[in-house]
Amino acid sequence: MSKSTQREDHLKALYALGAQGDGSMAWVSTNSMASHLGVKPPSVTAMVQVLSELGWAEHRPYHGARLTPAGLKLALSLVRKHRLWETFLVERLGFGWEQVHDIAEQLEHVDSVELVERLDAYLGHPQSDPHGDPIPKSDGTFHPEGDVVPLAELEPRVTCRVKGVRDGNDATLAAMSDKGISLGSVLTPHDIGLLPAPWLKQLLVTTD
Amino acid sequence: MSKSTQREDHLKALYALGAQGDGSMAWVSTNSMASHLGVKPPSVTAMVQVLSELGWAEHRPYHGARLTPAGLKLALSLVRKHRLWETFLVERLGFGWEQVHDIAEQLEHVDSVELVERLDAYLGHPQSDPHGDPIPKSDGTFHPEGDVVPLAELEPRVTCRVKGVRDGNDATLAAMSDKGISLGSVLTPHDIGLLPAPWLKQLLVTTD
DNA sequence: TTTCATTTTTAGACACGACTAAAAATCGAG
DNA sequence: CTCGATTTTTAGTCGTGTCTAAAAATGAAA
Repeated sequence: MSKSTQREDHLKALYALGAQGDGSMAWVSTNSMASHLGVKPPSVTAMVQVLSELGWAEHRPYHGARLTPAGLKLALSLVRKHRLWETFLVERLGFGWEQVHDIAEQLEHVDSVELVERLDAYLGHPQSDPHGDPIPKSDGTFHPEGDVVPLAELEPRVTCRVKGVRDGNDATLAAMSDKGISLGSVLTPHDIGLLPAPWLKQLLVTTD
Repeated sequence: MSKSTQREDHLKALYALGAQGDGSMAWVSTNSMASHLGVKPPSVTAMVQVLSELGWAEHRPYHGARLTPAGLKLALSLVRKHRLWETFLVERLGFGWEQVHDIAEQLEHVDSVELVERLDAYLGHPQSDPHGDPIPKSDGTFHPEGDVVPLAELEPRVTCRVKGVRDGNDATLAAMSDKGISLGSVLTPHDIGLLPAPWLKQLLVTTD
């Protein structure tokens, strides 16, 4: 059960690249994991074999790797920690959305169940992080989906509130921040008319 | 300038075992470092040689090791991070002061100058941690020796240490003692909030 | 001053996780 | 179906940091 940052990073990559909408896991090529993690393919093969021995992934040589249920559970706890820390950094320490990923990447490897649970309570059991991504609960399930939708799918002339951003790179997030758009911002139809078109698909909003 | 948890741990040991009251560093035996860190002496020798090459410590074979000014600065920034995180864990997340050491030990290795400065501000620039130990400032110096002042005159959200009681009759002193307050007691903001109002003017405290 | 117990360093090995180069498997085009 | 390009794994090496065992230095007692 020893964790090691590297093993955890590979678990997370396996989740990030293989998660299906329905909660099942797809096969992931070692090559795509390598480019995702910034290491060379042979390193991934070696690590996947370790994860396989630990019962956290299965490996079909020349085909790919896939999380086991046990590995999925671990990966979800890492995602949970990552997103809770991001929420803390933005909501409590005042960081910008675009600044927090790398720091959360380090914080998520801190090993203390009680820390995570206290942090979750301190933040008021948030359901999504500052990017709008859902935060898994401690049992590995997600909160039931709210009515958060891309702005583009909204009826015209409706005022809404920003709940998150999808697929936002640093430049985009910074540009949004520059225009005064942040988590919780209220967008009027007038505001919406002024937004760059690509943002309509990225901004996740709710109308209640 | 690469950090690595282990190098940082050895720097901290060198500080913990060698710090003198006047801010200078004493020589530390590799054996005492080994037992402090829970490793064997040859491992310490090897690491001390690395720190020496990095300019963070000097090593006199068969005599001991000592932090250089550059190493002292790094060690103090680690102590700062450790104590700020301990303060956060106790004052914000509600941990007991005896629970936080191991978690802070992990958090202190997170590498982000901005994170530390924002955390410091978020906590109200505390001058000491929940154990009453002083928190170095970001420049590596300590807050000046605190005057002894009535608790009522203190900034809110500051941890302090009881130095005396003014105008206390026997009943008051007994009541304080009953609540676990005595000379040298450490009071957290949480504790302070629970005190009877009149005591705030009577308790003389210091923040260093 | 010599000797011997203690401390510390050196020597050599091992685990982990990365890399490069080479071999093996897969897959698509003809 | 075969062949060549691509992907993936294996083989072997390296750096970091640990260990044990053995050698070297220290220092205190006789």
